[in-house]
Amino acid sequence: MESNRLLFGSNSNSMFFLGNGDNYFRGTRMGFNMEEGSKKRPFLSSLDDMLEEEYYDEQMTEKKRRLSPEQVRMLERSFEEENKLEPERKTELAKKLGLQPRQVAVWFQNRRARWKTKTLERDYDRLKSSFDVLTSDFDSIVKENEKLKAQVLSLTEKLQSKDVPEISTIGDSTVKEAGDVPAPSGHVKLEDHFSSGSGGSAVVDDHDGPQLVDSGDSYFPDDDYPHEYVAPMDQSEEDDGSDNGQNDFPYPFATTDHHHHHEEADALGWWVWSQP
DNA sequence: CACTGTAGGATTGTTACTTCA
DNA sequence: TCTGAAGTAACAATCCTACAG
Repeated sequence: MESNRLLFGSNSNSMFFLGNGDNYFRGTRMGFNMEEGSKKRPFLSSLDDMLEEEYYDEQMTEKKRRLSPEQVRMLERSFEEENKLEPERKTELAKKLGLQPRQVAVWFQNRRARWKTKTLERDYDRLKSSFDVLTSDFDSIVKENEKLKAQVLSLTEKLQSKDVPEISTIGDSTVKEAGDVPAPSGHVKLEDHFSSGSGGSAVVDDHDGPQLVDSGDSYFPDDDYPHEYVAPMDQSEEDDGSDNGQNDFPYPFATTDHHHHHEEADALGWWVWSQP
């Protein structure tokens, strides 16, 4: 145990510790010139120092610098309880372990620093894998979106090339929600299920790729309509009025982002969601 | 046996906070 | 009450050596 005290007070070249316990003053604070000492800090005390401190014996080797497993175990246990060290606890631990309070403080300091590093690494890994998942989700949804757009286009062309008698007129509200585009007269009109309540929305299954779950769902643009996919409003999504349902860029997370964000929150813990 | 990367104890400089004259 | 100096603790960065591979 005593061997752990090699550096403390034993090396006049290295550091000055005045006072007892952890109530020490570092040389710099006392106005001592530490330059010389810090340029070359001998890791171990000289033989003379060791003799002087009564630390030397036949078995004294440099190995003894490390804390013993038992000391580390107790320190770890203490750290688990509380990673900050109050003065009383420090003194008590030091006494129990046969260490200088300063050593205990340094140990806790290093332990905190290294714990923090580990935590940061873990957080990085988690964020990275979440990011990768989102990226791949995004890519597959974009692909599906392209596919669906092509499908819509070809179906529209088919419909327009046929001589289909006009069906019933869609309600105004439906048309508005689907993009606020009035159906020009003389064009084919189909019932729009997108925003007609419970049965309506096109559902994207983000596991097996987006699919139109309801076979009756369809969307078609007419000639006056920009040939961009307009994401239907999800039932659960509130329309704040800022978006008329038209997007220059089809946002592929329209029906899935809630789900993903919450998953992320679970995966990332409080950090993401506690951000203002 | 030399070399290299890593772990861990220790040091140094800085900052924030508290105390006291 | 305000203020500046000094004491103290925490932290980041770094040093330095032991040790394993």
